[in-house]
Amino acid sequence: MSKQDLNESGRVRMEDVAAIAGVSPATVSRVFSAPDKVSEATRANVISTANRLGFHPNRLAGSLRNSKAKIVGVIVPSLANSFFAQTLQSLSQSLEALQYGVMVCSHDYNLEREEHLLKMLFEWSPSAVVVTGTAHTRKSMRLLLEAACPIVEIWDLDENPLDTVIGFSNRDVGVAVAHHFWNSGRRSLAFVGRSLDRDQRGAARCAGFIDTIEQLGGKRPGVIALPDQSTSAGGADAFSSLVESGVPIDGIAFSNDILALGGLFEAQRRGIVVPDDISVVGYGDLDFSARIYPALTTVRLPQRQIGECTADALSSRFSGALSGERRIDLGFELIVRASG
Amino acid sequence: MSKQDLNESGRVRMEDVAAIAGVSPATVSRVFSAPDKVSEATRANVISTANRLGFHPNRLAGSLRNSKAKIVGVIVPSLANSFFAQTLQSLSQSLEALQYGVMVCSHDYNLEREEHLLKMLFEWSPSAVVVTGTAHTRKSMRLLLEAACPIVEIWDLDENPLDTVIGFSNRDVGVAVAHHFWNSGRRSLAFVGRSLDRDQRGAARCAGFIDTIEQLGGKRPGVIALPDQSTSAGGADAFSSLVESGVPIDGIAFSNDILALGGLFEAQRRGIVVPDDISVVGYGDLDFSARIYPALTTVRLPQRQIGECTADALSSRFSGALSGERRIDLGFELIVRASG
DNA sequence: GTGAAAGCGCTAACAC
DNA sequence: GTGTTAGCGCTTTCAC
Repeated sequence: MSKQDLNESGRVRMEDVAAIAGVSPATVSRVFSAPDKVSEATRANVISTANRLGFHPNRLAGSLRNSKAKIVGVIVPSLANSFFAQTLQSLSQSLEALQYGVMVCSHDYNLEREEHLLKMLFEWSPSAVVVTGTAHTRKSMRLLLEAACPIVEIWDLDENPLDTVIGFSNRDVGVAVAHHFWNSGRRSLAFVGRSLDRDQRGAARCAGFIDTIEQLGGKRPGVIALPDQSTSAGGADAFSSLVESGVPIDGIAFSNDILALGGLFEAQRRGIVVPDDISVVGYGDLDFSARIYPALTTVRLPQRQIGECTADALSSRFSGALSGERRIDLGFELIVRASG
Repeated sequence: MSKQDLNESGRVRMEDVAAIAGVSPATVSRVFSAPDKVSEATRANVISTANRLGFHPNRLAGSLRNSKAKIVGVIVPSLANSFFAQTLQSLSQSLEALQYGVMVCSHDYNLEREEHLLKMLFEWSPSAVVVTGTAHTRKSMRLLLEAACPIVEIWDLDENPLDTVIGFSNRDVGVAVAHHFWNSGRRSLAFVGRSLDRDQRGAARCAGFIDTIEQLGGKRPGVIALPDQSTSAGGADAFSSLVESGVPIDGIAFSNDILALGGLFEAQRRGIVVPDDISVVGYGDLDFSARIYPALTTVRLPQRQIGECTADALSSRFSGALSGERRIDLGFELIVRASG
């Protein structure tokens, strides 16, 4: 028997399986979504006919009926950013195991675009939506609050949770780095990051850094805001302009390790010794950070844990748990190496 | 009027918009999917009521009806790999503009898993499926061939296309690197990559490299296959074992820049001069590759173009084009710098 | 240019 | 434990 004999469309439906197995469509449905409500024998029979016919359930139909699709929408600022990519990787792997499809999109650090993406995602009746950060436009906020599914905000927890928030405090990273410089006697500091309205988490780190130094009685650190994506070229340029500004500097906090790497290269090129002349700290503990010379002092982030923890939280929400932790702090770790 | 007055479910449906706008549901549908079949006045009226009520179409319903969802499924080996991440970023941005949702999954370099992912994706009746590479299991091949939608294979084009293939020849990268070493007088060579059954594209580069050297009459290069993900630690270890093997080496082709970076660090640590003692070539032209010392000779890849080109190809397929190019070679570029 | 009606494939009440 | 029935919200002929 070929598939074409079953019905007009080429697709094998539950009805076809049911007809051939000699049961009702409802029974076939139960075999797949509530197997224990079906007798051993029937189940085996149905499963074997289904396999024989090459049956695959049409998830659109089931989802429409349930007013809910086994889809989790995820919005990240950029897929090309290795931090979010790792979180996404662990999140999607965990969700696959639960049979959820992951619909991803990136807003390219533009919160207005987040709004459109949210609207689009909600049109699919997702089972949950995961967004990056706690900063949203007013309209996004409204969409998120009115959503008919769990919402998880990841990678930052400086604000009150809308629903569930999983990450660490970016502000506290800035605070920790500030204390580190201060304790090692550095007093003339600077922060190098992306244009701050384009990177809220970077801005939070920067604010934590500056506020802490001022509270400790230090001179307010200078800030260099790079226009583009973080590249080592940007880090090198920032380093140069800091050195050439005339203001003596003895410590630079880079908003990530790529930038810091560029700074280190530029220091080497100029014969400036790190950390003797200038102390350098990064963020992210990238692959190369431990191996460059001098080895980079940096902040290690719970990238993969954020993904796994989000999947766990969603999993328990899906299976009925009404609450659970609403604010999960996964922390971070200052890794002190040779550079500062 | 509140949304709750419209119907039992809290959701605003076309029917609700139709009732309030004083037209039939069919007209509302046409306003959204075939606006020119509706009179100017009716259209304006419907759109304003839709906005007023906060109507958003339920894509599950529309997709079910059409037996096709505006979803493109994408399978990559890993989301955390910056090469694929960039392709994915450009692909998803282009598809978003066309109002397609992107469902991503990764098989973690395990082709058996690709099979499961394909099955899962097809259950959503996607408009297209994009897979990475041209190596697939027999069953995956079957699924792909029988698919009711366009299939695009990306990032490699060494095999005959199943449907459409967009990328460059990984084998030719190996060939180009081999010629580069040969022309600069290097005769004692080695290739460092991941375990080859875990990385088909790396294996293709390796094969191209080795075959070319042998054809040129050179000694068959040694191969070091690393077990894990590519890390600079792995590159450093490989470099060490090559140097300690007793066989003199004057050129190493690393399967990517991260590995090469590790090799360069290890050379520096051991006082081996690159490229005088050993010449080093990478793959990928990562951000830092131009800025490390010595600047890395490497291969620049069309990461973003692959994504954009795939979106373009799909876009024309969606709008009815039956064929078009079936094999799109985006090429690559050997970037010669100081390291080799 | 617009409406009426059928149905995409599945699932959850509800009967038996 | 299994079948019957109705309907999720949209689109799309086919009439008018």
